[in-house]
Amino acid sequence: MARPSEAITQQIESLRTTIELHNYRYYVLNEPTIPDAEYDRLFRKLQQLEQQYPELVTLDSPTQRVGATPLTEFFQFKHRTPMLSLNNAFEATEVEAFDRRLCEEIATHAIEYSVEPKFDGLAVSLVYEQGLLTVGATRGDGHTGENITHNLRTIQSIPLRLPLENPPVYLEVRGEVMILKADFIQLNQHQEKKGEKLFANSRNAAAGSLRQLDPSITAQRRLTFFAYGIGVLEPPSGTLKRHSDVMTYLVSLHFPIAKEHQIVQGPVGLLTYYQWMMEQRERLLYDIDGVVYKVNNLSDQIRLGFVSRAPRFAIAHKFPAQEAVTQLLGIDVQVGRTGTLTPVARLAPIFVGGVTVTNATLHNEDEIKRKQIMIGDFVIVRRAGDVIPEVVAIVPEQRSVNVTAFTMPDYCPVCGSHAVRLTGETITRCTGGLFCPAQRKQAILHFASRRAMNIEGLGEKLVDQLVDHAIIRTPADLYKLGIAALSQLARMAEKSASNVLYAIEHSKHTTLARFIYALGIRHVGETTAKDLARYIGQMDRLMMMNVEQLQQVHDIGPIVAESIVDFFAEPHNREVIEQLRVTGVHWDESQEVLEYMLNPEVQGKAFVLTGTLPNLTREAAKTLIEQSGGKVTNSISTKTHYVVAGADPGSKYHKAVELGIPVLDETALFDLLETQIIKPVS
DNA sequence: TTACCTCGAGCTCA
DNA sequence: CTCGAGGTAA
Repeated sequence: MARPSEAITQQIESLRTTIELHNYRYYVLNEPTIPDAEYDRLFRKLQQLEQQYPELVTLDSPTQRVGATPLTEFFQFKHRTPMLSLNNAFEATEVEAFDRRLCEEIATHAIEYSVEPKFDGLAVSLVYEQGLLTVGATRGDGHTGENITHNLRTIQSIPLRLPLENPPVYLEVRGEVMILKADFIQLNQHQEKKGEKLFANSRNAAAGSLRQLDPSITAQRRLTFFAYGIGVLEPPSGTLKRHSDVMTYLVSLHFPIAKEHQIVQGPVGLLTYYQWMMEQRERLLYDIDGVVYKVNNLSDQIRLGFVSRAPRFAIAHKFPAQEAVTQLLGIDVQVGRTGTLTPVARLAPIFVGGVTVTNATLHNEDEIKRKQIMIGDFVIVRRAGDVIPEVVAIVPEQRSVNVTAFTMPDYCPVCGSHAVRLTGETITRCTGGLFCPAQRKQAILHFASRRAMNIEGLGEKLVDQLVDHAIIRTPADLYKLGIAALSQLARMAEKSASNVLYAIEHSKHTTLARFIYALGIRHVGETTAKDLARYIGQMDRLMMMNVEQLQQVHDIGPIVAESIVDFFAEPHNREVIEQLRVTGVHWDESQEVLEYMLNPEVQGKAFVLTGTLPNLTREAAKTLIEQSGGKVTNSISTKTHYVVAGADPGSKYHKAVELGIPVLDETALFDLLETQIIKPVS
């Protein structure tokens, strides 16, 4: 094979630059300057040269958007700056309150806002190192998302490299992936022709496309990207002073942004923009579910900081929830884990807010009475984005004579036990306890759940069958299951049965905290279970404690203590625990020893985490602190003993300084905990 | 709450 | 081919 000459290298480079430029003109500006045929010719020429000189192929070449090999799994990606969500406003009054609060905070009476549509797609983060796209990831929980670089690379409006001579060392661009309305219609037509399933709405189609393991499928979907912010920029820029400067900067980097982006003044500006966008909505090329307001001045943004998971300097003003009318076919009564009877509306399927709604909770008896709902009524159903569907009201004019009233049953619909509603409460409860199959099923499901005993493969359908066939009655019975009992069930042939048995066996070795949580004691969630395990250390001790003793434990008050005592007063519960231990469920009860060894500087102290630590994930830092006897809480107060701050800390950092609380970085934390990093925790 | 993807495995029919 | 479980997203 011929060695590439200098001329060839240059020709390839110039072809790439030209093609990227036309890509930009076509996909971002929507103003192609050359005919498609000419573009194709350039593209083929580049492909041909790259074929001839494979050693010159680079990842940022426009020919390399679709990587050859499908993945086998997704990998996690940790965001350097967390991807936060926004607080929502639905009413003009909320927007005004937002503005008032900010004015007070930054002591001014007129705030300049940068405003833009709120895209209805999927938030992603794009990482550019030395100007090259290296990683693209989903939002995930805000701190850690999924690495979907292979799929994001197929999106033509995302630059593979930045058009700069001297690109920043590190840049994280935040934006949204969507499918344009027209492309969505086309995609569904295409799906229909192929006899494949139709997508319910454009957001689900975009989400589905991004979750493909094989990027060649993603490449066939016309996905679009719009940028709306920057996560990290290194080195920092001195010229970016306002959010609108950031947007201009993004444009200069050839990122598409919403044309409808504007700068407005004060609350009147915000609401005028809202009205305007509402009028524009139909005409837009993409789906939106509201507008976003951000304080334009970046130093004001920093000053305002964050509240828990959302910035205080921005808010999403959502469009009114979509509503539709449908018939209430019936009201089922569901039994929850604690025996609560919840009325659930069974609705004639209705398409509203992008999905088909068939159920909606009616909360409780009073709610139904208040709204005067009768079975057979036509009702207004409302749904907004991620908000749970709701029956707003009935349509009285459409009421027929055949409607029937709903009454809360006096007996549990599942087990027939008495259902009682205590005076002053709105909730009706089944008194059957674990005699009630519905409660038993959910108790077992909870026991097996990931955060409790983590028995993989024991899902709802299997538990249904096991309880219905009276194969098991309590969680303890799980450990007495044999292959014979299992394999008589539907969808439980040899392989599945042995997998489940293996998972059950595997779960026998657990921790005290998990075990306590798994019992499903009322008011004892994961955190309380951990506290109990840490402070009490032994199951037997826990079972003997009275209300007063329990309240000595941090964060346990009279209600929780009472609930724990009640649980263990029940002979049945003691019996189940005994059986679980007999069948081999075990954990380390050496907590006392551990506690003795704990550093008193850490033992029982409250830690607050903020910012991103270099090596530890938030989860890992939390576990580490807890293992050393400390507690991790979310909000900072005078009771906080230490604040652990990483890169880009939020407002908690400033508060810590204000309150004079010691601030630790990761190294100082390790020193305090006297632990060594063995390897970065993934 | 609904919808989507993926995987393993069971079921069905030729 | 279909189902259930598990995970993700809004």
